[in-house]
This record gives sequence, structure tokens and C-alpha cells, in this order.
Amino acid sequence: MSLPYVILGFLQYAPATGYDLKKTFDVTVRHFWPADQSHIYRALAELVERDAVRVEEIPQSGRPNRKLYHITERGRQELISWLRQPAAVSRVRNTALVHVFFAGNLKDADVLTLLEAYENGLREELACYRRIPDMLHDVAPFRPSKRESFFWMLTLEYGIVLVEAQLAWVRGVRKRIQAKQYVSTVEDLPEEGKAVREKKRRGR
Amino acid sequence: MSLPYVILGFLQYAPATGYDLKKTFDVTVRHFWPADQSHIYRALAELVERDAVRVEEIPQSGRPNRKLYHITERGRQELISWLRQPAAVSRVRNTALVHVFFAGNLKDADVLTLLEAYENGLREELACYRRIPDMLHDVAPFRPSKRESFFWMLTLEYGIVLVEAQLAWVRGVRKRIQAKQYVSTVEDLPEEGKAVREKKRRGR
DNA sequence: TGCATATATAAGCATTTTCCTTTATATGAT
DNA sequence: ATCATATAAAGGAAAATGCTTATATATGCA
Repeated sequence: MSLPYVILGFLQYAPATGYDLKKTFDVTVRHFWPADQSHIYRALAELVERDAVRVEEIPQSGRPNRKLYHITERGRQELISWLRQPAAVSRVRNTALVHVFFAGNLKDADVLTLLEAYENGLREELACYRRIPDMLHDVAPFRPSKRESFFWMLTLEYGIVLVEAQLAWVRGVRKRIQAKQYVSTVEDLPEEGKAVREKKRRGR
Repeated sequence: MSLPYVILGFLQYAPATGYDLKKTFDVTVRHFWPADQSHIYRALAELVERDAVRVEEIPQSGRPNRKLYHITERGRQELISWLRQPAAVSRVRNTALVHVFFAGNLKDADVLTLLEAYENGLREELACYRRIPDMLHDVAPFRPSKRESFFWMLTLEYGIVLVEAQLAWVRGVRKRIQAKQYVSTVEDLPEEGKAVREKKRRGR
């Protein structure tokens, strides 16, 4: 689970409260590691337990005291050693593809409707990414170096590249369906599947 | 959750046991909806409860009885109506991107090592996709129509397109790091961030 | 005047997802 | 002769995620 390490990553720059962190998450890593309040507060509690962060409680009146979390030396070390371990390829679940896989059950018109909705969702996502650089300026005490800023932008670039690839795919698919050309760029399953399979079997 | 609907989708073609279904999953939908044995057996139990499938128990000696699951009329209807509802955009968690985001903490050499590992993982995934069409021939009682087969191949095409987009991205990134050109195709955060921000603030 | 929003934290529950273990036997490979 | 693999099913536990609710006040907008 990356969540605690993302938190450590941000606390390196400056101490922050859970509330601050939530806001930071939403304009930085949300597209590849979304987290909500409850996740963040829970993770912070665990980090305190293993002394990766320490709390400084700042009294306030009228609302809960601020709990400012500071990263510890131990936390820094944990972060670095985690960063050095290569990540396993993260598997993805994609409901839209399940729809496509079993789309044989629907009429072309219905499939096209689904795909249009999917395409709109993708376009919204893209628009969202485009707004991120500006939002970054308004948040938090970050003064990244050129190199750091480069890495940040790379994750955005990744998001944009991937969404664009999906858009290209979905547009191509829609066109083919509209033209009733049910062909894929991947080698089609032979329709005489059975015969071919029998042949293979005998061949063994 | 798509899992029960994927199961219904396959049971449309022919009745199957949990064991059969597991094998089918692994050569068809694994790249966008992986499932292991325990998921499948649990989902089947739920489907029986709501009468979307029915069990036919076939006695065997020496090993557990086969439980052959048949889709019911109700199950067919459930599947169709689920398929017609547009899917929400599925959010993705990506540990590799967390690494990139905080790569400022590592030396270029270490980052390059990580990226190389990531690239290798992607290449393996791609190789895996390339094998799927052949594997499909060896499984199960499917005799898809040309149109159906088209939809199946589309999901593969999607997987391939996406992995290739990621490969292109990671290769580009490695090159830029090797050349120490820390620039992104996305507009960089201005280094004089503070000044710009102050200006904005005054402007409000 | 009233309503939404920002500030601040956190518990609680439901659901999902993963991972691991157990039970049995036949078959084929080393 | 032994070891791995295929066949078949399912329970248990833990981790991760998602969603809701509660508490309290200041501030700005309509």
C-alpha cells in the first residue's frame, strides 16, 4: 500500500495536518492514488505508532486542535527505502471493458451509446488533468526544484498520454461499429475455430 | 462489482463449474478483471441465492462432486440490464507513479533502475497479451460469431494499445533522464513559483 | 437572514479484495 | 518411487477501500 508513503513524501517538504494533506492529495496524486479523509487520518495514526511521524498539537478555540504532523528521521529512511523497491505491476479492474467483452448481447445502437458515455468520461478526465498545473500553484508550501517539478509533471504526462490512448481506441471502435466492420487490429479468432482446434489436437 | 456479471456472461454459452470458470477467466478477462478461485466460488454462491444460476450436482468418486452451474432466465435478464447501464470511470491506483512522483529523493541512476524494471514488466505484459488469441482456442465451449469475436478482440486491443502507450512514455522518460533534460511535455511549474503566486494574490 | 463553504478531526460500518489453508485423488513426469 | 500438477470446492482472516455521520465555528454570499 502506497498511502503512508505518499504522506511521508509530502511531510518531507513541510509538516502538515490531515486536513492539509487531503487538500494536497486532491491536486497532486489523485489521478493515480486517490484517498479520502478517513484513509489519511487512519494512515497518520499508524505512522505515529511506528514513529515515522510525530504530532505537535496546536490548541485552537472553537474547532478541534490542529495536529501538525512532522516526519521523523525514521520516516525519512522508511520512505527512501520504499522508493527504491521496484513496484509490482498494478492490476487494473475496468468495468467498461467487461461491457465491451459481452457487448455481443446488445444491439449496435446500445453499444454505441455506452461507448459515447465512456468517451465523454474520458474527455472530462482529460480536462481535469489540464487544470492540475494551475491548481498546483495555489497549494501548500512546495517549492520544487526543476528536477522535482519534472517528476511531478511526468505523472501528469502519464495520465494524459494514457487517456489519449484510450480516446483514440474508443473513437476507432465507434467508427468500426458504425461502419459495421467488425474487425480488430488483433488477429481475429478464426470462425472455423472448431476445425482448426481439431487439427491442432490431431497434430499433437 | 462486475464479477458476478462476468460469470453470468460466460454461463450464457454453456454451463460450467467454478473450476472451469477460473480457467476461462485466466485466458479471457484476466487483464481487466482478474479473479481467483475464492472470488468465483463466493460469487457463484450469491448468484444461486438470487436465482440467477442453478446448480446441477454431478456425483463423482474420489473428489468433490462437480457442481455444474446453469444460467437461469432471471440471470440472463440481470446480465442484459446490467450491460446496458453505462459504467463509471474506474479509478486506478498505480504504485509506480507514486515512485515517479517522489523520485526527486533518488539519484538519477536509481530512478533509471526503477524505470527499467517497470519497462520490463510492461514488456512481459505485452507478451502475455500476444499469447491470448492462441490460448482462447484451447479453452471452453465457445464458438463466437464474428461480431462477438470482434468485441472480445477489442478488449485485447485495448490492453495492447494501453501497454504500448505506457512503453512509449517510459522510454521517453528514460531518455530524458539520461540526457539530464528534466523537461516534460506538460507545461512545467514555473521555478519562480513564489513570485508568480504573489503576483496572482495581489491581482485578486 | 439564512445557507453554503472552509476549517479541523475522527469513529464506525459495509463492502471489496487478497491471500492462505484444507481436503482428496488421479495422472504423468523424473 | 516420489514429486508436481490437474481436478474440485470452500472457509478464514486480514487488508484495503468507500461511504456516512458527528462535532463546532467563522465567514462570505445571496
